[in-house]
Amino acid sequence: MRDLQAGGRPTLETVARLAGVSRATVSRVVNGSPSVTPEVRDVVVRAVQQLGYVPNPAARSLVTQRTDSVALVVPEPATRVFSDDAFFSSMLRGVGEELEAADKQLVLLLASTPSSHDRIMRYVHGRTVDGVILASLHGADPLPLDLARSGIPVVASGRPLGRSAVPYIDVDHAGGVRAAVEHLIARGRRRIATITGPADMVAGIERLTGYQEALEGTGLRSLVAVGDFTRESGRAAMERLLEDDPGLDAVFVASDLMADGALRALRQAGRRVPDDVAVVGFDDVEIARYTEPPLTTVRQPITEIGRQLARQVLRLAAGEPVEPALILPTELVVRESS
Amino acid sequence: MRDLQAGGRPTLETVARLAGVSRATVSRVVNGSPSVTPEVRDVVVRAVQQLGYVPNPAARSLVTQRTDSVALVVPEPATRVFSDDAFFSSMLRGVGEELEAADKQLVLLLASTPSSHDRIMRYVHGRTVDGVILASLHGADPLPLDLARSGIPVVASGRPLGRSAVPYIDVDHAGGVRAAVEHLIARGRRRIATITGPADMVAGIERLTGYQEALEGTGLRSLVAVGDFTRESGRAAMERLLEDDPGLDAVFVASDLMADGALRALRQAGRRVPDDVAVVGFDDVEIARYTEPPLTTVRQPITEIGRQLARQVLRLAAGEPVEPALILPTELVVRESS
DNA sequence: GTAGCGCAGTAGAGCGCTCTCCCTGTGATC
DNA sequence: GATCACAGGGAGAGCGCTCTACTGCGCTAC
Repeated sequence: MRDLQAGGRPTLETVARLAGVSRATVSRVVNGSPSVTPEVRDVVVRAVQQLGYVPNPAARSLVTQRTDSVALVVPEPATRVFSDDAFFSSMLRGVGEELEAADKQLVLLLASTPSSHDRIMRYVHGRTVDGVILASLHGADPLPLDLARSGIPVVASGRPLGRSAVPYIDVDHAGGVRAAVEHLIARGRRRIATITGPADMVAGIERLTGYQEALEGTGLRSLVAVGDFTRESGRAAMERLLEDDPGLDAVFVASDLMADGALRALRQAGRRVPDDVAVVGFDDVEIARYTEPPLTTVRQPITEIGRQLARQVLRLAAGEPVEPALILPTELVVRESS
Repeated sequence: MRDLQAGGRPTLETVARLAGVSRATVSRVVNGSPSVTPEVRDVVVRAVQQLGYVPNPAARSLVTQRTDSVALVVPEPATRVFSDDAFFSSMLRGVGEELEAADKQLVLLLASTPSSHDRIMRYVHGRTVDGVILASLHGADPLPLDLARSGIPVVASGRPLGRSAVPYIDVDHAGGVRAAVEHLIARGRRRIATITGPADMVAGIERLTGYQEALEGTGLRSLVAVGDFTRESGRAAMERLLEDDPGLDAVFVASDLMADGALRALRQAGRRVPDDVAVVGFDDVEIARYTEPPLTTVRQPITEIGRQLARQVLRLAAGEPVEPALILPTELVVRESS
């Protein structure tokens, strides 16, 4: 095996010479064109194996104008995104699975600094990727609009705020929250507070909306504290809520991580869960099964979101149409905290 | 602005015509060659901006034989890696930061299925990336050896088992664990057990070694239960330990996540921490500050590991030599569980 | 027998860039 | 004023691949 013949890696040319055919024929075989006789195909395949030939993707991209790779843009400060919130990890897994199945590569663009916007736009403009998946946008982010304008296929995770017509995948936040709050009401809770996510993120806004909708017409008062999806903010928000209304008997928390913080604050304040205060979270990440007590929560199919994101962006890249919005269902998982 | 002139994106040629110079000169300007007069440079820069020109990376790669991207290979079953273990997230952040600073791209290769090995080798062989970072290897993994043989720059996170001469970044596992166990002894603990990681991972092996070294010569008996770095395995291992030796008064747990599980098992068994049993973990991920009680643990500089991995692989890709092993220090963080 | 046709295979252009070579113009030197 | 050195810029090859012609060949049909 002369894996490394003089001059480095084998090219189409090398294979063609060894197989005694033309470059084009080798190309056909490599790309699975049907119009090659089995005998010729065999000869070529053997030559490919003997030389350890692997096509040069740069050369291929240059002519096909495809790169067979997709970028996942994570625009949040990485510190926040990758704390031990399992959300992104799960989504990443879904995206990865689906791309692997389609033999596409995943390029990770972590946008940690303000200058990252330009870097990402430059990158995307260079057509280094066939499409872009946008994760977890904040309200003011100009990225979806800018990307859409640049003409590259884009799919967003969660409805982008502002008026950009970027297709997105999201879950039925409000519906899930309504189910959660109705569940609390059904259990006889009457003073139901909420801890929300940030007001500039769709997940924050819509979960608050769901809460308000569920209370509407019930005569129950709403009580809101704002968090930022971190555990610590959940703890602090819970303390504020207890101060505002010591008599509250339930709280819907807009993420499991914040709910974990809230449970801690409740314990510290001497409240028993669920006896004194019932708690419901949102996400159903692993931690929800391990809080004390295990957390009732609204499950969203995170890995499935990732899969759908990948599927949609590949569809767009292939020139096929996609629905402007795909809303996945949520499901209330009742454990012991409510 | 005719961003989209006929035929699509502007090329070097387009810019050259607009600026009234040759392609070569534009290339010089774009790549920052010093041998261009300021006037010419200005004209070219203006033309570049006017057209919104971005170099085609495929064309560039084709001739330079570089891709300005680095692969991060994650060979573990994704399910495990991306549970809510914050380790990979933190490492990823470090890698990302360092690559961003060097203007390199990060390609994520998630090896979830057995067939992934071939896929990764093919990918790497195609020279789609300038270097490879290997994360969290299991013992039997042939990847480091195969990659090293293929001639591509490789750096591993953690010493690879088996006899491959792949340079790696690791932390002083044994030293950290010794410090932890000595701390327990200094606090008067006498029946110190351990919960280890899997026996086919370096982190598992070396942390166990550190534990054994620390007990050596003290006359204290060792008591070992094996986990797999998941929370659940920590819980189960703790239960086994309590059964084996109900009188144990301390346990060193080889990861924070497992320690969280162990704390739960202790609580369930009615043991007070640290009064009855002291617990020390390893990693110092976020969860360690939020366990009940907050966890004493051995901190490893995870983000720094990521940074160093990136730095080393870039150095190798640039043809510079690197140390065969870089061992980062660990540090005992004493909180309330010991 | 020859025109027609389809299929397997070849030739060669060209994707957008870099980089080596070479040419030209300027200024210094004698 | 002729010669030389040197720096800035241009011409053009070529990176490895795909894909559109086009060629040659065997078959059928008239």
